[in-house]
Amino acid sequence: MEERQARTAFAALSQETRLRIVRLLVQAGPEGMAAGAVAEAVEVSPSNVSFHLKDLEHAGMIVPRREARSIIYSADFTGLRDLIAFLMKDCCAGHPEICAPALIAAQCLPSKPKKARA
Amino acid sequence: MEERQARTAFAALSQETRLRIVRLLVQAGPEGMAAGAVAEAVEVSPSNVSFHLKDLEHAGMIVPRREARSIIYSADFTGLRDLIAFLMKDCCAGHPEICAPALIAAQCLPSKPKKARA
DNA sequence: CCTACAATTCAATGATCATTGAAATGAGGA
DNA sequence: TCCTCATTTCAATGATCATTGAATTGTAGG
Repeated sequence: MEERQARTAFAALSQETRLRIVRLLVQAGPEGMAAGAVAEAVEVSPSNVSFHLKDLEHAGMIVPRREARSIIYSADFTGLRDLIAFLMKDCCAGHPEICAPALIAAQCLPSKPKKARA
Repeated sequence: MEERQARTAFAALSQETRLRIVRLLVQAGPEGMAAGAVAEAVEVSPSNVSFHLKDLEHAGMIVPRREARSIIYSADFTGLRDLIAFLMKDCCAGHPEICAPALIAAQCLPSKPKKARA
C-alpha cells in the first residue's frame, strides 16, 4: 500500500461517524448493510451518511453493491488488511518482537499458529 | 485503546508531514532525533514541525525527552502497537484468518514463530 | 549577567472538512 | 407510464486544520 492511500484511509477512520460505520460493517460481515440501515444505526441523515460512505469507499475501507432499490455496503477486508500491514511495516520495522504480542492480545493470532515450524 | 484515542491517532497519521515524521522516528529507533533534525529531514519550518510534533505527542505516537538544549523525540512503540491492536480488533473481529497472512507479508511475524506449540 | 541557540507559543491567514436541506437520479411496482 | 422509495448530488454554512513569521521560553557557555 502506498503512503498516499494509507493517509486517505487514516483520514477516513479519524472521523467519528465514519469509524462507527466501519466498525458496524465489520460486525455485519460480508452480507453488509443498506445505506439507509447504516444511516439509522449511526443516527445521521441520509445525505450525511451518503457523504461518509463515499469517503470510506474512496479510501478503500468499504465496498458497495446494488441490490434492487438499495445499495448495500460491506467492509473491504482486503483494504483494512492492507492498512494494517502498512502500519505494521512502520511500527515493527526492525522490531518484530515489539508488535507480535499485541496481535495475540487483540485475538488476531492464534497462540498456537497453524504455520508453526514452517 | 479507546475509540476516541484511536481517532486522534488516525487523524495524526493522516497528515503528510506527520506521517513522514513518524516513519522517520520509527527508523531512528529508541535513540530518537532532535526536533531541529526532524525539521531539517522533513524540510519544514521549526515552528511547523513543533506544531506537528505536539500533535503526534498528544496522539500517543511519539514521546519527547529533553537532552541539553535539544528536545529529542522518539517513536512511541507502545502507542503504535495499541493502534494496530485496535485496528485489528475491528478488522479481524470474527475473521482472524483474514488478517494473519498480511502480518507475515508485512514481515511483522516470523514464519517460524518463537512461541510455537505454546 | 549577557549572548547564542533550540524549541515552542501566538495570532492571523487561507484551505479543507462536516453538516444541512432541497433537488435530482435511479430502480421497481401498480 | 406514473408513482414511490432509496440514495445521491448540490450549494451554502460553520467548524476545524495547516502554515507562516514574529515574539517568547528555556538552556548552556563566556
